[in-house]
Amino acid sequence: MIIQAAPPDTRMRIVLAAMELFWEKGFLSASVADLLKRADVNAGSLYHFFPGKQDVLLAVLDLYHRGIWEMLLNPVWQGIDDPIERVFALLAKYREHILQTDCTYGCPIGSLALELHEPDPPVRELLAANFSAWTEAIEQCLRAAGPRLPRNTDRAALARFVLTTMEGGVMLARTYRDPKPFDDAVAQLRDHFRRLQQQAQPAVRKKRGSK
Amino acid sequence: MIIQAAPPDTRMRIVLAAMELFWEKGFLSASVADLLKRADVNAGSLYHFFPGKQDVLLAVLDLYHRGIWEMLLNPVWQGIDDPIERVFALLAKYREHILQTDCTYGCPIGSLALELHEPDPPVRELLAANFSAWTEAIEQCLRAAGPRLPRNTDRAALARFVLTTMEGGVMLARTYRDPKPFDDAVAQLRDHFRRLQQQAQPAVRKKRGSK
DNA sequence: CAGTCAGTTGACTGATCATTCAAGTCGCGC
DNA sequence: GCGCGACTTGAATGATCAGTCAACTGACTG
Repeated sequence: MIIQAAPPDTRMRIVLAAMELFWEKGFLSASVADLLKRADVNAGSLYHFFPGKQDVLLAVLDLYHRGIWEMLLNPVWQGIDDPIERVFALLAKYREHILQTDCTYGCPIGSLALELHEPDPPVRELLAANFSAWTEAIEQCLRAAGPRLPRNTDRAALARFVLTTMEGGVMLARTYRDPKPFDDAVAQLRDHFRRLQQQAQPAVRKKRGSK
Repeated sequence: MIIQAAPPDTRMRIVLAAMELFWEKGFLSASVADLLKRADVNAGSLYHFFPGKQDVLLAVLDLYHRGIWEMLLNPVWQGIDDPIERVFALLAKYREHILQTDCTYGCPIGSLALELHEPDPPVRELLAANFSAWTEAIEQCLRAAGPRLPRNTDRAALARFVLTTMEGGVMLARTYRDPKPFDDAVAQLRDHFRRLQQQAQPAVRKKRGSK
């Protein structure tokens, strides 16, 4: 029977510190020494759990991947049922991040994807898996939207387009130190969705008179 | 009178080598030693022209900025007059790059924008200036499209959305090692443009019966 | 020819990098 | 209370990093 009130859980402390650090400074700029200090751990401990720095990155990406619902999607979608509004609620969450970081926010996955020019295959695969988990959640929304979108809409492609818009928007917002490019991108996407919905239900009065 | 047949132009050789190297490996991963070797130059020479590595980056970004018409836009738009087709011709050019690099292509500006987490102000400003030059060229196309787009279209915002789509698409194509996400994003953008054009000219027969 | 100076040479520096390792601590089964 | 293995400690290692510098070259000027 395992009682062990609060195990130090050094490994997790390392991974969480690395999560912060890689997000703040990027993988290349974050040194192992930084990481050791932030996690309050000695070099030997780190190398007891991980063969090397890159394996810490793998653990970080794995944690993002595993936690996408619990840490990101569920909180954002709490209380929002409309599947299309869920899409834009997620984008609004990123807008929040942008504002909270004075427009220095970068999507941790996207930044790593562009920072690492020749990522080892396992790293690249985990980056891709993270993108896939994100777009699959969006795709699920788009399927739930059912006939509100044109019947022949490629919902996987549209979901990926949402990610594309988010990543591109985040990149520009950060570069310009201004949320406007992000807002504009989301507004364009909104417009696109409106037109899709109009095509799906031409000349039909709104179901609900709400608003 | 300056005759000087072919000055070695060490400075330019350094900048061009850095352009290649930063694009291939990123700014952080490209070492000064790499750069010296590729440019076939000694350390002293490099530091004679540039105070430091970052100043080489500034020169590279400046060269991209100055050369955007001559090196990118003019070649791509040669023989294409339709302003909206010019937008998609530029995107097609990026698709070519993606294919030619086995889906490892990254926009040099976008990659740097996400790689450098705390860029010195002059670097960030040059990155932004590069984006602005790109979007202003697109905006010019959109203005040239005149009444083919709805009158109240925010052409600057739409131009930025084109950049957003390109950058996001390139990021996903590279991460998935597959051009499809890029193609899908461009297809979505096409669709969006089609709808804008339909709104601008509702129920008007095509001017030309071509095709 | 003497003087000047932009440009070159390449060995060198000190900082920082990721990683290693021998020696230790601790809890637990026996 | 002994032994064992999981985990910790932190100094040490060698590689690599960006950047420095004193000596040198050669074209030009006066």
